[in-house]
Amino acid sequence: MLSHVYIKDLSKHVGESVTLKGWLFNKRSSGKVKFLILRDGTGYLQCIVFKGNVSEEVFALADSVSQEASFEITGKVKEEPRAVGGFELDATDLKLIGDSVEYPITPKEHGIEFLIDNRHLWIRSKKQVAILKIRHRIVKAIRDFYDERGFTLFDPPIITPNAAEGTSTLFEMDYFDLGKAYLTQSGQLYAEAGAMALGKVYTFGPTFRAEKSKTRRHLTEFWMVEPEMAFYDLDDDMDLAEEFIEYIVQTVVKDCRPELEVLERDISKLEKIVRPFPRISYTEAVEVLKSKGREFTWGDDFGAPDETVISEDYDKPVMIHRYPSAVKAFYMKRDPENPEVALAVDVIAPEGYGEIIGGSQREDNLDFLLERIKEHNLPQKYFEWYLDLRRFGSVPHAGFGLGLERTVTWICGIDHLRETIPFPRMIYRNTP
RNA sequence: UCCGCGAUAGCUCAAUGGUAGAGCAUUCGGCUGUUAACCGAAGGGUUGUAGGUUCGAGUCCUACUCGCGGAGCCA
Repeated sequence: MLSHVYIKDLSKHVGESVTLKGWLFNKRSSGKVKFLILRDGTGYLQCIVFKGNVSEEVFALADSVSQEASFEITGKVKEEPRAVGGFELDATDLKLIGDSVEYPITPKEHGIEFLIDNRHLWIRSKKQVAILKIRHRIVKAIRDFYDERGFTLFDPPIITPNAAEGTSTLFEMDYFDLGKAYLTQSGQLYAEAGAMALGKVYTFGPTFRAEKSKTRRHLTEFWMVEPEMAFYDLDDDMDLAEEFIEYIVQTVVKDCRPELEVLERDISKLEKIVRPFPRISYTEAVEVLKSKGREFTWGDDFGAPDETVISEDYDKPVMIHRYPSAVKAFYMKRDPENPEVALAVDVIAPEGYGEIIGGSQREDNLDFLLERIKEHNLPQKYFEWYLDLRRFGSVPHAGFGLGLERTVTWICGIDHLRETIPFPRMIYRNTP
């Protein structure tokens, strides 16, 4: 039995004397009474130290204990509507565990550069704790969603010999006598092999892009979940993506209300994220852009501002499908009814949060796939194993990738991706 | 890579070309119910770096460094 209790469990201990352990979040005092706000990772608790109730040493310690010092405190739990969290501790004893001298992050405002430099401490603050808890809940929701639907987790390699799509810039490394190797930018090709073995699989892990992107929507290292399903076509793929997003958002709404409130998220906007989502073709989206007076040529890919304009008509994610095949990856299947377009889909989150999903039905015909590889000037020898998937029992199949950090950013309603991962990796920053 | 913005106390920011200031943090004092508590006092600065204009530069000019967010690319 643990010798101390956690703040989240205090409701079971009202009237009892208990010991808690944690860090000093903030302190206020009024002469002979000290208010110590304890945080322990499960919540916040106001502890009262009255001069008359404790020894002189304890009162002196309550006076001198500084922000983020760790301590152990004992006292009686009582319900107190005036206090954060609804409970309060009437302290009888206090022990310092670890001192904290001039903690750099004060209760006032700070600039982003300073906060990122102190990311290892910044994650102790209220909003960051809320974001990281929501991220955790989303990760669990993702795994639950696929596990409950007969998918098998399938871990692809992180070190790969080639560029999966031949487009992005990758992180390069020397791989012993085998020459250059690269950090993965997607587990998808491997997931396709998994789908042929296990039917329905998903990959979930870190992904790396060496693009020199400097925006609030990009990290060089981020997490992506990629389901891949045998015998699914594009419509099945979109059905799954829609159900998936609804499940994640509604799980967070149900289980993370306190965290969403800390973040001042407009929860009513999340409650609207229920099926069905609007589905429009690329060609229809181009018409929308033109009707709003934007210059756009059929055949170009959408930029982030275009996506925002298209999505602003909806309060749900919008699914844009059938993009010009020229702007999409080599493995995407062309629409048999119109070879100019690929059976691809992007899902654009509402409120201007941009693309959170990119997916497609895959090319399952060996000859067409060989043509695409030639057109994209990709080295066929690296794809022989991938082509084997079409040589030995090829089936229609589809999948998509969902960016974890973009999803967390949207659901939390925050304005930058870097706050959604404990230690963000960006083009000009790889510390702490 | 391109475009724009910025760098002054530990932090967030002020300061017509004329003695560098405030709030928070820190230290000291006051207050028995505080909610980013409050009140009083103190310490704290080579104004990113290098050069230039000027009687005088935080302020104007040039170069550089670093940071920020936007484009492109994408999750």
